[in-house]
Amino acid sequence: MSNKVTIHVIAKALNIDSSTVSRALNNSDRVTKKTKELVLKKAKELGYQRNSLASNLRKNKSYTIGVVVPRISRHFFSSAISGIEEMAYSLGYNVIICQSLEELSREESIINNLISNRVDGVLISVSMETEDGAHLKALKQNNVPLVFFDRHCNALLNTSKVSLDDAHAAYEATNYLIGKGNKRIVHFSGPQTLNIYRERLKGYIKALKENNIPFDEDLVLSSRLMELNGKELTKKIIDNNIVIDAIFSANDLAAIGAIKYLKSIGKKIPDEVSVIGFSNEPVSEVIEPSLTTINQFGLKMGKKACELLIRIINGEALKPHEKNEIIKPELILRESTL
Amino acid sequence: MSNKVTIHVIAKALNIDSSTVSRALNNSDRVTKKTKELVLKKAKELGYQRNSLASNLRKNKSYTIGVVVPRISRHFFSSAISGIEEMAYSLGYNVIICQSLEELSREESIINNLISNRVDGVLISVSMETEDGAHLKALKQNNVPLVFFDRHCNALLNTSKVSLDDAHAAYEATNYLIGKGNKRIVHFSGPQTLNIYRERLKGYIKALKENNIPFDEDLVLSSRLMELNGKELTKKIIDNNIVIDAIFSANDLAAIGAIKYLKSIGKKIPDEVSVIGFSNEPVSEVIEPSLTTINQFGLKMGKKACELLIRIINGEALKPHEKNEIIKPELILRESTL
DNA sequence: CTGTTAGCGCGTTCAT
DNA sequence: ATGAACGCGCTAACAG
Repeated sequence: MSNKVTIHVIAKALNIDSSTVSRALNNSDRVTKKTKELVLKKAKELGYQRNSLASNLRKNKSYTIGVVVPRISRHFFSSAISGIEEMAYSLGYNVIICQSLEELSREESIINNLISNRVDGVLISVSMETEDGAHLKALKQNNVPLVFFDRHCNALLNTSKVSLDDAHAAYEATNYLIGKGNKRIVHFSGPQTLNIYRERLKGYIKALKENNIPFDEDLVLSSRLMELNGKELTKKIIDNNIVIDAIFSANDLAAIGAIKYLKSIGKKIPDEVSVIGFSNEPVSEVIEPSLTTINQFGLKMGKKACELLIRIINGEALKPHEKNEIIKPELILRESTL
Repeated sequence: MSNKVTIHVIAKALNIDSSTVSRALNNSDRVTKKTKELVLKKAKELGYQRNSLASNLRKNKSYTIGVVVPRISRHFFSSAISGIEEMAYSLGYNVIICQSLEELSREESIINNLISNRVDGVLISVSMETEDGAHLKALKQNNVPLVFFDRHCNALLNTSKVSLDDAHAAYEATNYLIGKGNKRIVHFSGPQTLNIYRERLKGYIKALKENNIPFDEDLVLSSRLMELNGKELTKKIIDNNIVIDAIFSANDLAAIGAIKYLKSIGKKIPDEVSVIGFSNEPVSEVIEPSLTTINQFGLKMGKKACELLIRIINGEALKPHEKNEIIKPELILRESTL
């Protein structure tokens, strides 16, 4: 390191004690205005930069929160992070971003790393492989507050969460397809360990029931919802001569895969098969016909989750309803002609 | 804090010295296998979590790099960060993400904060307001390595950069429009303090010259390239009865604004006015007709920049050509029928 | 191979 | 209002 300008250096230069400098720099009311000014002036002159590492070590607080998401490049997550960062920044916190890449092992090592770095709290949207959340309990053991957003972990009941009303959104999406005259609707679902996919499945089933369409569990296909999964599942349906009218995918990637495969074998969309991809973000405009939401829920959820976390960090007791924040999505059902 | 399990605690429990514990935990070769095992076992048993703050303070190294981008929610930047994070993680570094929101004042305070946090290096894509980069010189003064990606700062000449061949891409884009028979082509440009917008303008001019189309500087309109700017500039063109065949926008947002405005007044695109939006990412598929790049340049640039930075951090001397990495874009010119 | 000692830079008691 | 001294948790230097 280079900048050896510590509080001691500026103390010596001013012939005062370093503790006075410390107090002055922290705007303590036990220091004369004059010395404060002197210190600040000298500090600027020497190019002093506080060493937060040392300060944080001493105070046992890092003013840093850890954020764990499956993949930062997904638009939903990047906008959530954007909201988190904005809120955190305005409250004087730094943010460490980590991607689990949907792998539990990575998530585990990330959590340990965050604990080592003494983050003051953690925001997480768990990976598809996460189930019992044993690694998350380590946070509790170390008194590191935790808030889930979007994807929860069932095992940790008493943890605060911020989420979307997925069941309702899925219900509306399915209703939309039914309204278009579709009856045999395939549902691409994700790991049932994740709340979001369970909820979306619920909404799908509810819509079918209300429209007196028999629920056929063979039409629910679970996968990791990557584009490739969408392709393969669709191929399987076609190859097995299963007759379907539409696909309701629990995310946009798998829907895109389905559309691409269907087009590649000459099917007309939505004339022969309707496809809807559930997505929190307008990114799904690329699919056809697509379901998308009006507002930037990622941003909203990020802000909300971060605010909640910092309130917990500050020792505020949350009211029960605040521990389970659910955001109502407004949906747009749009026909794309891509 | 809670988890008071330090190396001293486990040292006492084992009746050995804390320095031995430290060595064991760091897998030093100056410790018996037996004691290592004993220490590791005890550590796990007591739920020890290393305090990186203390370790980093002692070592004067944080294993953290700071990343500053205008906006994380832009697809280009989120994928760049994705690449950065991936590379950093694999090399044992953490990443602190910060958004300048295109504001110089925010960028300044971010840089100071990063210095305070003793990051080992900084990756930055500067804001639209950044010019002389005085705040970045503070990094140099503190021996904090710096690498630019995408958007440079002219004032800092000897700093490593990773960028796209913007001039070439813009040249091809303009050529594409000319090939379609367009002659009076408006160029939406950004602040000329930024290399990327200067380069894109260069490419535009070069294409005109090669095709013997006179360069009319009134057709170059500078703005901050937000969607609103695109709308307003287009409105101004129309309102002033300026005849144009096409618009080549230096980014996708302004292009979208232009398209929306043109459609709102009943113009046919691209029949009456062609619009192309320059973008590093396939996100521009939403515009029509659009120019987009095949590969994920954000990811590539992020990885490359991060790798470079960490090599500098490790004291490697870069060869001159490595200090100015330019990635050749492969372009797709695609007609969208949105 | 292990123990002893001495800080890293800062904030917080005590004093005065 | 200021100074002296200690310690946050860890690691590096030097013994032995």
